[in-house]
Amino acid sequence: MTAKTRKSFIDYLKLKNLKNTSQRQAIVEIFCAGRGHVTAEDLHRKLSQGGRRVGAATVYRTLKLLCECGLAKEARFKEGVTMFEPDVEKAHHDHLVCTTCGRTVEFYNDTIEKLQETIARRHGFTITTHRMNLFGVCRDCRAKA
Amino acid sequence: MTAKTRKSFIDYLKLKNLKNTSQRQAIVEIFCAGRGHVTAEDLHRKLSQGGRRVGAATVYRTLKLLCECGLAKEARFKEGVTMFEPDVEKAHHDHLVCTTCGRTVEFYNDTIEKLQETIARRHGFTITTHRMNLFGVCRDCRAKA
DNA sequence: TTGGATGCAAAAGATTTGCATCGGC
DNA sequence: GCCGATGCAAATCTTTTGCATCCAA
Repeated sequence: MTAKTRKSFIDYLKLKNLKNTSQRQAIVEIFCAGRGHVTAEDLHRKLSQGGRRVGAATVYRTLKLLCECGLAKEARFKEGVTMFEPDVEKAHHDHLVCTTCGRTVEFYNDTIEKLQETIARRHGFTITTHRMNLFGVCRDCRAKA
Repeated sequence: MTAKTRKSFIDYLKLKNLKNTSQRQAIVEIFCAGRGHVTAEDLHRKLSQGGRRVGAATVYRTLKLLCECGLAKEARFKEGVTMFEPDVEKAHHDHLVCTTCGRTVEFYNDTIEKLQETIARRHGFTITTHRMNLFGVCRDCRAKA
């Protein structure tokens, strides 16, 4: 997986005549090592902690690249913070977000996907992407409350 | 409608022992006069143009109040900008957003709503709210392209 | 060699906050 | 008169950008 990710990223760089720098390698490495959602700042911190000092701007620039080539996806659960998640060979999914502990659960529902298409068509839209977040309280937090 | 909105807002203020100031009145007035989505800045500009100078901070503070009492809703279609829409006696709905011209269409689909509930329950979540945005290109923009 | 990449610091935006003053109730 | 509200400016916070320097190809 990780190896494959690294591979497709390098392919993308070549395709666009961009350079495969050590910073980009380091960022992709850390980013793909995690499974969940991270912010640009999270990554920047992890890199620093790992002794790999990279400029914050470079992290942002690289995440943008990763999104462009489809290896990362943006998700916005709350105001002012953009989260990124690795999107490697992972099917499209939506999110359930616990508003108490922040835990997220991914799910996919084919019926909903199809309905979305139908609704869009009915309104003359051609869907390119969508975002569905369900916010609520998870079992654990409900138990604690 | 507008009269009723003003009413419920005043009720809310009383309930919370907050004050019904002329600024708050002006903001609610303008906000509810429009039907679509506006940013805090939009409102601030409209007020100024109408000769009603109100501090930007007050607009933000009042919008927050309106959301608290359920008269406004937040919607985030793109990075870094929070849009607000009046939520008066209007059923819940989701959005179709044209990524080219920015036009939005509201829709409601009962089947999807029910499925969301089911999915959440299956994962042990109790949903409090959700947000579903379908992004795509509308008919007009497609024709122009 | 050369054009893209990096790091830093400054800039940009949106939103919030501190504080002195103002004004409902 | 009291306590919340306001306005302004300063502060925050995230993300972007300008620019001189650096480095992969």
